[in-house]
Amino acid sequence: MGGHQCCSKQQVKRGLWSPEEDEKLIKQITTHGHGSWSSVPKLAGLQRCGKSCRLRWINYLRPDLKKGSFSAQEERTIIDVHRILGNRWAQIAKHLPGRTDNEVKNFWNSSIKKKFIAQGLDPNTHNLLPSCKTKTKNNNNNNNACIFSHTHKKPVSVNSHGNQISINSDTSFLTTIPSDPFNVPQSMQHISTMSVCDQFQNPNMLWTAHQEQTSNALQETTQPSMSGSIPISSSPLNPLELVIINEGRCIWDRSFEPLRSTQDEILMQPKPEMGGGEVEIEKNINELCDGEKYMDASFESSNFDFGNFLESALVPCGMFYHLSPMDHPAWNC
DNA sequence: AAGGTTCGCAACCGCCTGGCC
DNA sequence: CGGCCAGGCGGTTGCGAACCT
Repeated sequence: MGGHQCCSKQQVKRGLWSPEEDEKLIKQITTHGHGSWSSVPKLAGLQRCGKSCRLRWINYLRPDLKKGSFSAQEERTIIDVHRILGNRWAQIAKHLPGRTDNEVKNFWNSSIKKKFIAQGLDPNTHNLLPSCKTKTKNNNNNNNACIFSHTHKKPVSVNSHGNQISINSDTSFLTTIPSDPFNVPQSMQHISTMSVCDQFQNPNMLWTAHQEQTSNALQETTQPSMSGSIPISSSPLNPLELVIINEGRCIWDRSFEPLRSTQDEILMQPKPEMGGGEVEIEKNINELCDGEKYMDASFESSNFDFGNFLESALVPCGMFYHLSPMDHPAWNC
């Protein structure tokens, strides 16, 4: 084993930390700070390597850590952000105050991942597993899935060729929408009391566009509020992979790349493999941002650093997004 | 009750990156 | 510019607890 420099120089203890060791480490860091981690063990009187001390402090002893199991909202946030960023646990953990990357990773591997698989979803891509796709292939060719998963209380408006849909919910949800959301599938038209807009407003509705679907079948797809199931799915065909996540942050996934950003809008372009076209994202800051300023994005269309963009540009409050998908065959309204 | 299995989580390992000399 | 080093990160392991037979 190669071993870290600070660990190879001396005989170090490994394995679980004793309460006495914890106490020494806490005392050292709370009184003197950690400074150089490699010097911490010596100063604290510990037979540990600096790296081990750092890990113990960050993952377990830090006073600002949140103890206890993950809440449903935290779980949703993890799923949302993971879908965008993949296994970048440290980045994901930044969206969960008091949680560590290790904790998020363990939770993902021990809990969420299994739920994905149980629901026939690939935990890496969040798409249906191939075996499940073939099941629905024959009865659903309008599988333009779109997740609007948001937990903040701000309204979101999706404008599609002049038709505006308001979405306002406080739970994350999965929506599998037909390619034309204003041309409701025949199987759904019996819901006379529910307008298209209402259906979009229902955060717990799982939309599917199976032509043969009966009323009862549709009912069954409606997720009970705050249920334990994971409301997730995705489709690479979706032209509007917009995800609103916790704390009013808004991110979109790697199926897009930015073209330009102005004071009032960000022009996003689905990548060629997504079918191209343009999606205009207009920002209306004054109306719904509670006075918070939007940190404008600064990027170039080439060599785009998505992670950096997330950190630098998408920190604002709950924003009002106005999406105008243009010339995209999958959103042909 | 005992042995085997599974599960969850703390900790380790190894690689990468960036700063410094 | 290259080597050294520390910090950071994601993948993996190992162990104790919980569960099952």
